[in-house]
Amino acid sequence: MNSNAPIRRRRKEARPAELIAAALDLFVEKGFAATRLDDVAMAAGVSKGTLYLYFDSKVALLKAVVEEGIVPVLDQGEDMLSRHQGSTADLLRHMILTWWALVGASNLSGICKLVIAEAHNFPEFAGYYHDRVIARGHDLMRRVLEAGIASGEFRKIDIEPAIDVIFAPVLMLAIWRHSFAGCCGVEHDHDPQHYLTVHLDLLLNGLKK
Amino acid sequence: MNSNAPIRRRRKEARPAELIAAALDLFVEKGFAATRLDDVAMAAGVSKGTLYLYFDSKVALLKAVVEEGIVPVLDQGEDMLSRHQGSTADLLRHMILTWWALVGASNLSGICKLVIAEAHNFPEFAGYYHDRVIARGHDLMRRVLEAGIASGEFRKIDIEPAIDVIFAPVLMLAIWRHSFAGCCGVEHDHDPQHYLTVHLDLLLNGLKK
Amino acid sequence: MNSNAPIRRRRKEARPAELIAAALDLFVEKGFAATRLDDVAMAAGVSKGTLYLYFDSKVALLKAVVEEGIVPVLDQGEDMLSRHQGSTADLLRHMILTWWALVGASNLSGICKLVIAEAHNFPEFAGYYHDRVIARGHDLMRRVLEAGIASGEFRKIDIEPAIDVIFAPVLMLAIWRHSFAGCCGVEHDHDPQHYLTVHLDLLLNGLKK
Amino acid sequence: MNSNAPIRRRRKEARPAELIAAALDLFVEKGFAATRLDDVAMAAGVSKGTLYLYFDSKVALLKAVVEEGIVPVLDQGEDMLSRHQGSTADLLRHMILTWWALVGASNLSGICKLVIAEAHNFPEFAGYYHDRVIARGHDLMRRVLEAGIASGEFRKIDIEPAIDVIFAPVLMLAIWRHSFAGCCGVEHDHDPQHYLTVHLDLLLNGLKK
DNA sequence: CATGAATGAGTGTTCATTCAT
DNA sequence: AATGAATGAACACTCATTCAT
Repeated sequence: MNSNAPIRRRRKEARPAELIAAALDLFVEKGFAATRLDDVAMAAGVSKGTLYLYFDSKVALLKAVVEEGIVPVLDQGEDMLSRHQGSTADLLRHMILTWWALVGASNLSGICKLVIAEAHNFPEFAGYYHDRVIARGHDLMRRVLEAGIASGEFRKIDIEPAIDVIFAPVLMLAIWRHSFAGCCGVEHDHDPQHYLTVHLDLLLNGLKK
Repeated sequence: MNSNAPIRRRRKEARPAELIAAALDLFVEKGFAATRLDDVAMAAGVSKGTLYLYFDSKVALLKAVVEEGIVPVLDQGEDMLSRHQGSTADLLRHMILTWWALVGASNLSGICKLVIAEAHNFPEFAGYYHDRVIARGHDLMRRVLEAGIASGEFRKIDIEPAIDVIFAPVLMLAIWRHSFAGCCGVEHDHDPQHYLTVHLDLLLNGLKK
Repeated sequence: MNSNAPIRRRRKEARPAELIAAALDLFVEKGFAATRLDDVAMAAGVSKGTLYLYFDSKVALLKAVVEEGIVPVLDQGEDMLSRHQGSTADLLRHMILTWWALVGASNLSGICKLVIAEAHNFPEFAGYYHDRVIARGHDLMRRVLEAGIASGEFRKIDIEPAIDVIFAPVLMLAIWRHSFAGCCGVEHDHDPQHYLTVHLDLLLNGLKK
Repeated sequence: MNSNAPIRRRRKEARPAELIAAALDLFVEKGFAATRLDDVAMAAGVSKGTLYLYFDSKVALLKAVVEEGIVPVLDQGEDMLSRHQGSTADLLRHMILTWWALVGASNLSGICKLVIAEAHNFPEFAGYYHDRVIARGHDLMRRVLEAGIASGEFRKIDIEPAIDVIFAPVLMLAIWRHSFAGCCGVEHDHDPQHYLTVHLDLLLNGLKK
């Protein structure tokens, strides 16, 4: 970017990202409905009216949060899959750990909770998310499992339900972080790395012939 | 109950249960925030004011929904555990399938989504739920896994994280039913029985030495 | 009405009329768009929320204002027409003077301005008004003119445009009262009775053979 | 104008007129309050900020629309009156038909509706309009009627109210075009020429001794 | 016990106006 | 002169909660 550009223009280019970042934090913290646009604006240091220069509505902002936050991760996942060499068990382990590093450990993991909570109230958004995120995520997992079965590493299992069975513990860990963890007197949370290790241990053992 | 009691009295005693049932349905369908107390009252065939004769607030109603819906299931689980004879694998399978039959397959499963979505906004409620439901559920699972390891049926695994890893796919199945399933163009849902079978197959294989 | 009825109930029955009266005054004074529902509520001595107990939206309130204010006048006009005996000139004079007495001289005349100003922005409302008010008014005038021509009192004129030509000065008088009159330095207004006399004089002379 | 002047300069001089033209169209179409300055600017091909280089406020723009659109018509009317030779009936007919040709048939007629609708909310503007437009129009009509009476063509009538009585049908025709006509299911509109003919026929007959 | 009329604080969205560039 | 990003006050509509009857 041309750092000589007038400040106003640089702001203008940065604004959507700043707004999206503020929105992500607040949506994740309070949930979608309970987040006031006033607060998003204040957190981003602008007035409420400014939000509407960049996003048509509150839902449009939510969509942008997802689009900017989650979709790139799937691009990366597809890239990773196509480059992988080595055992499928390693690939599966690597994908899950990478998802955690990129999404689970960051605020983005809150989106999982968000989407689950709001899907029913915004069907159009739910459809969008399903197509752009869930379906693509499933594809990735499906290809991994197919590869493992084809190579003889994994047992022959029924792939479609297995995809969800396998990913559920990872998702729940992310969801947990944004619901109970640290909100009430809930004393301890799992250490994510350890939790994932236990999951992968059980899982890879379970997949073995 | 004395079925000769005047109808008015029986209604009076039945009221809270009717209100709770109506609230469960609507909370599960629309989410907590999006459910209007007006609608709960109308669904139960009373006026809105009547709600406040039985519940102090909307959150109190939510608490009652959980108390009446979920807590009895845990009582039953503890009972089941203490009566069980036979292999631990069978016990684990039985517990998961029973949970599904009692909770997952009913509207009660919606409470899982509800609680996750609202925990952050109602910490006091979250604490209550954690103590009364989550902790007791963990206890049950812990005793099962300890029994399996003690008897040599299961490998020695790290029990605490395993509890959540094992239950996550069941929870996610319940959550899914109340978020994406059938709300947007999402075509197919898993058949729950088959999904659980796949989960138990992977899991019990993974637990084996 | 039963004056022994509980106060709350009597209020409830009177409320819509009170709200409509307040709305009429404010709509007429400031125009529809420029009237805040807050002010209508305050003028009626209730809170804004109460408005929504009785009317679904601002436009619904406008519709009610028209329905309660104008439609009964047309009923009366139709009644008058069917009872009339004597010359058609007298009937025409009587109808115009009565319209003025009932509508023009009251706040209801402001509805004419209102409707004209807002028709384009609320086509559905405009259609409603056209059917319920304008078309019926036309019918009345048409029958008067037809009677006058049939009896030989009036010249043979083209009735449809004449209807509007004849009523226009009456309408404009009403409109004037709610736009310029007494709002700026506009010093004098016509005396309505005199104005109408002049109109009827010119008109009935113009209609004569 | 020097047509050799650089285009930029010519644009600069033309700007206010372009803005006024755009504003007239939109004010007439949507009404004053419902027209966004954004749209006026876009229709004129400039940015919203530019509007404020030429007009101090939205109301100032409205004033300019009137000033540029209506005032010249009155100049022309005064000119016509001073040149006229022939019967006063012809003069009256000519003035009304010319007004229709210049104002009624053009977009300018929308100003009549506009001014009526907004007069109460902008008293200062109403006063301005009254002085610059209405009073002058009245003067013209007054002189015509006085001439007709003086020459013995017209009966002795009370001139002041007659002025408004006579012009009302023309105004209402203009107003109608911009409120109901073609906005809802309103099927038919009068043919203006025919309507005016009927008006003049009734009127001139009514004025005759 | 039960009602339901009334409340009023709260929120998403719009838009005339300003001003740094 | 011209831009267009930013503002902030305004407003329709909602809904949990209260309380007179």
